[in-house]
Amino acid sequence: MQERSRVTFDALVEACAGLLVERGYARTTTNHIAARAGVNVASLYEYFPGKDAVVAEVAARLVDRVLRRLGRGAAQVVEGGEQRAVRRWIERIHDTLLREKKLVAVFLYQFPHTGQLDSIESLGPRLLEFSQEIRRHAAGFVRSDLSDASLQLLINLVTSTIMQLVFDPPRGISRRALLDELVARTEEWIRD
Amino acid sequence: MQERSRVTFDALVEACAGLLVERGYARTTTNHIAARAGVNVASLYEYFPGKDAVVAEVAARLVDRVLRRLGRGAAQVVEGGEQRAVRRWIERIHDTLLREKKLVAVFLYQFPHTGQLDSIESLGPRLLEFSQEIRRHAAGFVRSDLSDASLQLLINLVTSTIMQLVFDPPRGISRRALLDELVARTEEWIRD
Amino acid sequence: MQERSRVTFDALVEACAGLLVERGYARTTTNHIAARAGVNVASLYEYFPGKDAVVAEVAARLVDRVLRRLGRGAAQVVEGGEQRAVRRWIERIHDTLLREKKLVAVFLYQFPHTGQLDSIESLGPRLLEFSQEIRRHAAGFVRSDLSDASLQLLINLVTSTIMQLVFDPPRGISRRALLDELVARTEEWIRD
Amino acid sequence: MQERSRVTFDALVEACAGLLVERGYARTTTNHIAARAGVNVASLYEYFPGKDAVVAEVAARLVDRVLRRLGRGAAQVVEGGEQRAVRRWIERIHDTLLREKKLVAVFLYQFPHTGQLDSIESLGPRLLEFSQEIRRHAAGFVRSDLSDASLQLLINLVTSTIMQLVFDPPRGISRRALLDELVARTEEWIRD
DNA sequence: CATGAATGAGCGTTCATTCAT
DNA sequence: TATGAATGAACGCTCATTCAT
Repeated sequence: MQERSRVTFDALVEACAGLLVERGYARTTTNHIAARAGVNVASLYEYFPGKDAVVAEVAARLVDRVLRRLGRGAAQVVEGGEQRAVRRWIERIHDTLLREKKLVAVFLYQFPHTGQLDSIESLGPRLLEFSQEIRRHAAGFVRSDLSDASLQLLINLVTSTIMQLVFDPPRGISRRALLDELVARTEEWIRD
Repeated sequence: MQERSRVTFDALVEACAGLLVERGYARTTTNHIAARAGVNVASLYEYFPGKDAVVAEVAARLVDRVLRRLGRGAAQVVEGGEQRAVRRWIERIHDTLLREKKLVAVFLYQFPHTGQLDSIESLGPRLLEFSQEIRRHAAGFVRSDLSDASLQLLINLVTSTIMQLVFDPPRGISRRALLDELVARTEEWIRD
Repeated sequence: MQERSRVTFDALVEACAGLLVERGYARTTTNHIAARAGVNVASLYEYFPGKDAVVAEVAARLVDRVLRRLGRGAAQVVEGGEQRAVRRWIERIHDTLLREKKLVAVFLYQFPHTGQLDSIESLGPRLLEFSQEIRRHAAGFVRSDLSDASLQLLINLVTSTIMQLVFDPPRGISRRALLDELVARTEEWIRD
Repeated sequence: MQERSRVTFDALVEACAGLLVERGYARTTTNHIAARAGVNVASLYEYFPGKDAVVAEVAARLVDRVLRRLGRGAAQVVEGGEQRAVRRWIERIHDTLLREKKLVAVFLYQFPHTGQLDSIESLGPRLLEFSQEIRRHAAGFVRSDLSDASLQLLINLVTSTIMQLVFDPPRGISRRALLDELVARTEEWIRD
């Protein structure tokens, strides 16, 4: 039954996601995953070639979720008019990340094989493409001579600051101040 | 003998550092470390409570080295006058990171326990303090109203872009262009 | 349908034979066999009590083939007259084995349960019976007082030497020399 | 302590030999071996790179024992004079093999990797060298023109018949008759 | 202090076999 | 009769850690 398969497959992926969050990558084992999914280890190997394949599926779904949520946000940002668009956009990214904080941290800081998780790897480039698209559609309030390099830099500024706010909020400076400053800087950056 | 202790201790830390670079965190075992240090595993446990303590010491020394090197650079930047100071400073950070690329990558991408390495954690705050100090000593060519939040943002921009250049150079944009843009942005940022 | 049954049964046996040759006994799994036969694993268990039963059927067919081929050869040897009969006979055995070399090797060197494959076990006795029959029909050029023990010894000599030539040709001595010597010895042995 | 090592090492090898005899190669596991040796599995891996290395050591010791026993026998055969020398020699081989019957069978019929057990592989060639040496030292009662090929054939006859007697005694013919015939044939073969 | 030796606990993976449908 | 899905029971192996000396 295809139904039964789907259920088992999903159970495995979700069990894995949960364990990654609770125990971290290194201490998440195939036996744990299968046990929490309520199936035998061997079933895991029916659906995945090995442990990292399950983890990869978790990553793929995570990336999907994040991009989809950001996609919806982008539409609203552009449609919603210039007014506070940047602020809305940045806060949308911030909230999206905050929601998946623990899981994102696993792939950012724990998954040991650099260059082996296509979906995660693709996030950076996708973000750039994304921004380029926004730039094109937002000709009204974005300066026309914004180069790719400059855009990439801006993305770095935004993402790294959001990451800092999400994963390691600085002690000496208030969240609010940092976010406000980030918004201000970004508006200045993109505006003519 | 305190002397012999010191020697053994150092040998262990250096063996560990070498193995982390060569084999990665997961494949570096206590037996490897001890063997390369020329002592017995049990001796490792005389000096350290466990594997991760050795790794933590490696991390601490790495952070020390990086900060020391940046400290020396900062002095030169300030003393050397305004001329191209920002460029020199940014390239110094870039080169420092590049030199330790492999080891930094271990702590960035392989060490499995987020939030358990004090020295690594302290890098962010230390970098901010550092920059605040520079700001004070460089009153001449740094705008006087540069807030802490703004400074933190600038650090984020600089470090995240350098990290990208070192660990994951973007395909669509040239290194040069990105560095040039970074320098230009930073000068604009700090200048009145 | 008996017809469909037969087809499936044969497909399983042939798939198994192929896999044994290609992957060896240990790496041939029931799932492989079923997959290559184009049926489900569970079907395999409809026709056979377990993995080794399939293997046993492969063995039985192999023995059958070998004996049938030798039978045809024996007739020709006897009918063809004395001239070089021994040489023709020995080379027929040699070629028959060579043709099935890989599969024979599986049962000789890989099948793990000694004394559990009736068909293979029966080969020895069958060979003796065979030779006794030849002896009866070849009264003309075989000495009349050739005892069973002597015949068994001769079979041992011939088969072990052929096995050596097929599976483990000696390095110091040429194939030709060994075969020639074997033929000469055999002729001397059976002739008055 | 080197003493402790030796003891553990030997215990492992002996445990392995016992299990091979009792359970066969495939069902002898590293955990079994270690358990019977009274040590932890991990200790097995201190002394051997893996399961097959233990098995290889068992094989090496077996071959050693067999060759040593045959060596002692050869001396007696040659020194003891021509009288019944062949019979003594053949019975010596027969008895030696009989003593290790089960273990020999494991390596002959169960060990799955052809061409991976140097010691076992060397047995054939060693036997030929052995016989060549005997031929040289026994000029008195061995025909001078016995070629290497002929000698190899004789070895095949003797070993295969002894193997048959040890592992698969034929039903229609008495042991005695077969042995007598073998001795007679061999004497005829080597004598002028 | 130092070491050779040992080990507990677990890991990822495999496969012959059996259900539920 | 046939199958998709599931599983029990192991297996070979690793490694951080600890004794006994």
